[in-house]
Amino acid sequence: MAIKGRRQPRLKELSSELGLSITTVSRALAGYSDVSAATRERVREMAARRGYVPSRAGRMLVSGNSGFVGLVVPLRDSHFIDAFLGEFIVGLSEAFTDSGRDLTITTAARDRREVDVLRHVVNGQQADGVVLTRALSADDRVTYLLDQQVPFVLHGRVLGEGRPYVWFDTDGEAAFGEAARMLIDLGHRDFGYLTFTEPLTFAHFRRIGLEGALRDHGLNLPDQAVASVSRFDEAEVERAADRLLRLDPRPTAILCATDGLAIKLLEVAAKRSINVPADLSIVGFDNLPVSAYASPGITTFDQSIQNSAIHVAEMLVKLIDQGIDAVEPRLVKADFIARGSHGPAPPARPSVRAVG
Amino acid sequence: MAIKGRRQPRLKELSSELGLSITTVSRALAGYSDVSAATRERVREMAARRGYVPSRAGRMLVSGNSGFVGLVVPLRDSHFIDAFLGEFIVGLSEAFTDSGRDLTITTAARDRREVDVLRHVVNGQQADGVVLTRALSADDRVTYLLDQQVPFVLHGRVLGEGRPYVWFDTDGEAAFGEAARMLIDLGHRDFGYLTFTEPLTFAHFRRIGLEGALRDHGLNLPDQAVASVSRFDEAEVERAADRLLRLDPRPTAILCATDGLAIKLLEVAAKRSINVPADLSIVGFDNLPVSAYASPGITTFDQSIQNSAIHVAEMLVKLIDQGIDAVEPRLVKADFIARGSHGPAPPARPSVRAVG
DNA sequence: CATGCTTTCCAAAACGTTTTGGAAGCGGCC
DNA sequence: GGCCGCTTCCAAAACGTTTTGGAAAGCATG
Repeated sequence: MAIKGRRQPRLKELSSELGLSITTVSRALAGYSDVSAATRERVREMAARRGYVPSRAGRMLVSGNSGFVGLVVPLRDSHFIDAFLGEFIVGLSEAFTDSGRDLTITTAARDRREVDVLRHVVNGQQADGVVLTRALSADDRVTYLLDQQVPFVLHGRVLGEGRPYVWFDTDGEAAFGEAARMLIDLGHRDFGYLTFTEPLTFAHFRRIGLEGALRDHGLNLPDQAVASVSRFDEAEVERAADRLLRLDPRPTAILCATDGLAIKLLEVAAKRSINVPADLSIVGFDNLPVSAYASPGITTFDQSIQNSAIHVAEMLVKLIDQGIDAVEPRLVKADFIARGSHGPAPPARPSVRAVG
Repeated sequence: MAIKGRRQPRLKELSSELGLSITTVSRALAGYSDVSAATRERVREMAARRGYVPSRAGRMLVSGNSGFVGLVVPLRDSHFIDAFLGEFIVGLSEAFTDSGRDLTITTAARDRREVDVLRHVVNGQQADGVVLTRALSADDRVTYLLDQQVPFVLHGRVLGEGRPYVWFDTDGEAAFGEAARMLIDLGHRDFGYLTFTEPLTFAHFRRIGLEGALRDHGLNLPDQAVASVSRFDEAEVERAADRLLRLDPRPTAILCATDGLAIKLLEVAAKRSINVPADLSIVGFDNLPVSAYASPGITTFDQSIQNSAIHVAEMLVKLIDQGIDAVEPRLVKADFIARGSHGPAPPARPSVRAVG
């Protein structure tokens, strides 16, 4: 059953009431010069009075584009990723609405992989372009959309795709490089990294940044000092955090790929009576609202989800309207937010092994 | 410029490649019995191989419904309301996708009031029904949609609308009644209420609940013990919170219409060296993630935004498919979440005025 | 008066789908 | 042979819009 209220006026009704042809009414509303000013006014007045809005379906059919922009939401699996997604969606929608487009949201599900959903959206011509989030290092969505020549903007980057594509990313590499240098200046020498498994490329770039800065100072990040989880599962994260805190020597500074991980690490440290920041410095990424309220507050980087969304939307609109040559990928800086979870390295203490 | 990739196959192409008419292909895919099993198989196989997905536009045109469900997002004005909206949107989208519909999101803006955006969506026949959030006591969106006979589900309730409409709401009245009774049992006698101005109906119902419980125990909520803000503006909220804390006698328990307000109140109390919960009990509503991390954790009510979204989506689908008689409004209970921000009333102390 | 130019309008086609109202072929029945 | 009913298919119409390719009328020019 459709919307069944008082039927909306269509061009045909307007034209018969005005004693004009459909063509003329259409062209009057579009502002073409081949309809006289007087007629144009008469048509516009009538259209406004009747609350005429062109049927999306009719337009889609003839123009070939839908006026919609699609976002395929990955299957929810964590509260924290959702926090990102929500703000991102609202930002996108705001920016797209400004450009006269609307955002449609489809979700992947247990039995529908993201790329299949995407295929459906594309083949059904439901969207003029799509936004992708959560870039994976080898991302079949990117491959598919490039093959199909569908305009898209990726939030994040993939690795090893030869063809040019449009992406927007926050420079996690620079950020974690900056964080590492700061911590080194504060006397830290033993680092740890708590992260997601690397199909998620942001985890990759943040690690690269950390490792690069360490190498520049003659330090390194041993394999066992990297703990990764495949998804935000409370128990799994706790195990990973716990493993880092049992290392010998125990890292005096642990960088976390996201604030969600940082908060969990903070909790685990508290359980083991490890004082933050006296015994352990923690740095996160994302600047979630909760990070300000944890105690101590999490030192982190802010990537302004708002801004990201607005930029991604603008880039996609430009891409759709003007083609790929008109738009450059963008890498933006994350702002360092100093809070209480980091500080000078604790005075050197002998490692258990050295003593034994 | 539309999606310009390899053109998607349409019915016409399939039919000519198969040597069948468009009608037959269409009916084969739809599973009608007037096409032979052999032909049906042949058609389906070909459609699958070519990745055929029916054009949304074509379908919309003939069927009159779009397969889309609309959500008009109010102009953002606060971080905390957004936290709600994000989770709500993701939940909605998930539930709608399950029913084969997609969610389209349009935002109101400075120059486009919500009801105007709604009018646009409805007149352009872009959606078969809409979801409304943030109910106002006299809500022109509800009036408009009822007038137009457009299916909609309201998250929240309005006051004084005579015609039946479909809503879904959390029982804030019962919740704050429960909270008040608990606090009275803990010895509290002086209550305060920090809230939003009452065009927002949830603020109304929560106050009613509080006042009702107080009245039952021979207490009341004096006018000056109610502080309200029109929107979530940091400075405005702080002023309102501060005013409550300056009252004489100072309330020993303050209920806050939302967790966002509760957290601000907690901060203001800390600044004035008022100990929570020893000197002041605070109860919020929403169970935001931050509420667990504030110290002390905010005692609050959980309304499972997830579940709300799923229910709202299901109700709307039913409303669209089966009409208004098939679906009942729903009021669900909020779960009490006890944390550290409430406790026994402090021992009675003489009021300043009584002393002076 | 014929011609050309401008202004103002419009009929028809096209987009992709579903549905309506048959039509053709075939076998069985009287 | 004529009729009926069943199975299997299809042409045409309809939905609402934009665009194409004129057409009619008015006016000035030769």
